[in-house]
Amino acid sequence: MADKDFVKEIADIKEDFPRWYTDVVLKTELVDYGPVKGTMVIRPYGYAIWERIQRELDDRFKATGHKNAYFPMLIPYSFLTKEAEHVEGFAPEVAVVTHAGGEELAEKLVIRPTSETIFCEMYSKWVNSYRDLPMLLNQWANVVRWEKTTRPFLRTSEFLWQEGHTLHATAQEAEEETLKMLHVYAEFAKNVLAMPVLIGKKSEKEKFAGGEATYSMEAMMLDGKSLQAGTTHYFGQNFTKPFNIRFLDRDGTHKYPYQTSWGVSTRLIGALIMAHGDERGLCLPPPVAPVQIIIVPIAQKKEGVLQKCRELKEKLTASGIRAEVDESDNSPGWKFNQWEMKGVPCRYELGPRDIENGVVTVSRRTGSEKETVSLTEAVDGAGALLKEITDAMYEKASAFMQSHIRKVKTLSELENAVNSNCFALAHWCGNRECEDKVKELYQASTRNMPFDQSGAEKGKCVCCGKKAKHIIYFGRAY
RNA sequence: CGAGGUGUGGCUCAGUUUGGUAGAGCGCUGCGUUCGGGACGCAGAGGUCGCAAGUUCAAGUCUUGUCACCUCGACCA
Repeated sequence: MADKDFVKEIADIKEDFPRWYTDVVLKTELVDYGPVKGTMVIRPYGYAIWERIQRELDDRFKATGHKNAYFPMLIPYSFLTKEAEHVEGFAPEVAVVTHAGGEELAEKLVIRPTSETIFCEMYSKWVNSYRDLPMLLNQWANVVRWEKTTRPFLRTSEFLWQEGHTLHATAQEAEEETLKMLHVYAEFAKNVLAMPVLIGKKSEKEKFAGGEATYSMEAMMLDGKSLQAGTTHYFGQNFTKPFNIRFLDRDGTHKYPYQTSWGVSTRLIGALIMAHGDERGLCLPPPVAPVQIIIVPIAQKKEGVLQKCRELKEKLTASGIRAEVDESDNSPGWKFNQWEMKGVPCRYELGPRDIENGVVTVSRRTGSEKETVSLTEAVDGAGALLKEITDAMYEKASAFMQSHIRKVKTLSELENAVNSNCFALAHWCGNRECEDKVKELYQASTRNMPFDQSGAEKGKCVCCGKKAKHIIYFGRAY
């Protein structure tokens, strides 16, 4: 009954979307709450999604010339203070280690909230010549940020992520890297997560503490709020100078390299849930689904049914599909609902009737109708079917986002847009005052500035009415 | 940190107004019948009612204190 109630409860998505989200996360056994406030225990089903994300991203990083490394979790406090804005930005949310080995430490250590400083410390020893550049490293790690309010995956005290840290001989090359990795993220979001994103540059207010420029991909959740799903940063020489990272260039002079960093986190899983979920629960895009096809036996105690199911699973597995047979004692109807709730993109039903006719009954998570296909087609066509589902999910999410973006010219139009669960695309003068005012009045922050800024200077600021400098998205955000 | 709310078997909660044997549904265990959209019968296990002090013959219920969690704000991937 708990599960039936749950289905009813999640049926009305707009009623209480944050609650829906949290319930789906817990009920589908992605995570459990950890014993320390704001932490989460990622359960196997949730972690399997992360592993898929990791593999897909890692392939892309390798393909763009990056290598993985690992740096320590503990960072001397003094490292953090070398860049003024950086320490100011992160000090409030770092966890500090003051005691170890039964004694008070002479120098406090912080648990990394991000690793720019410790990368820089090592880079200063590793980089001597232009031949050492570019330095293209990435690490998969956990970080800790002591946030005031938390929500599983979207904002937790500890989270898993990937952080790329690169050094380049020239500003131009570093800026290119920053944009290149942003586009890697966006392509990944589209093809792996089936999630459309808006890419662009962050405002001064929203950029990374200590950076020169921050770019982001923003995804639209089903309640019209924005989720910053990934960021890339250009640092210029802001860190390389205080950390004294220098290289001897071709012309025989010492120079400070230019730096970037970029990261995405387990938040992406939250993004998936909020971008694709529906009244039945999770809906996972096939590329990241831990189980892509669930085989549900009907009348499984009848002779030969389970055996046929297992054979089908073996054939699917052999062709690279992640398939499972649900051999549990539950009734078929229960299994249908359970696996739908867990977001499995495709279900094969196999019972005595199917076996007699040499067919499989196929049901997609994205639709409600069933179709019957031959056994051979069920195996040979599985890859294409999953691709179709991925594409359909992207198209649906994309149509949703496009229909929830409004061009606005006035504050009341902007208010109207965000109250209608839309992003507002507006002209903006570039002043912090206007940004703050919109935030205060409508709880909508600037998301990012799209790369196509044509006509930006022809408009007037949505807030103050003065000549505009930028076109920018406003929206409520997680 | 500001404003609200909640703590009772694994889960969701009732019981608190008016103190008097610790409850329900789901889940769990065993046996049997079922199985094409959340099946059913019988039997069973499981709770010092968040914690502490107090009032009382008697406290889940009243008083005081305390802790934890949730939602909404401010801060953030």
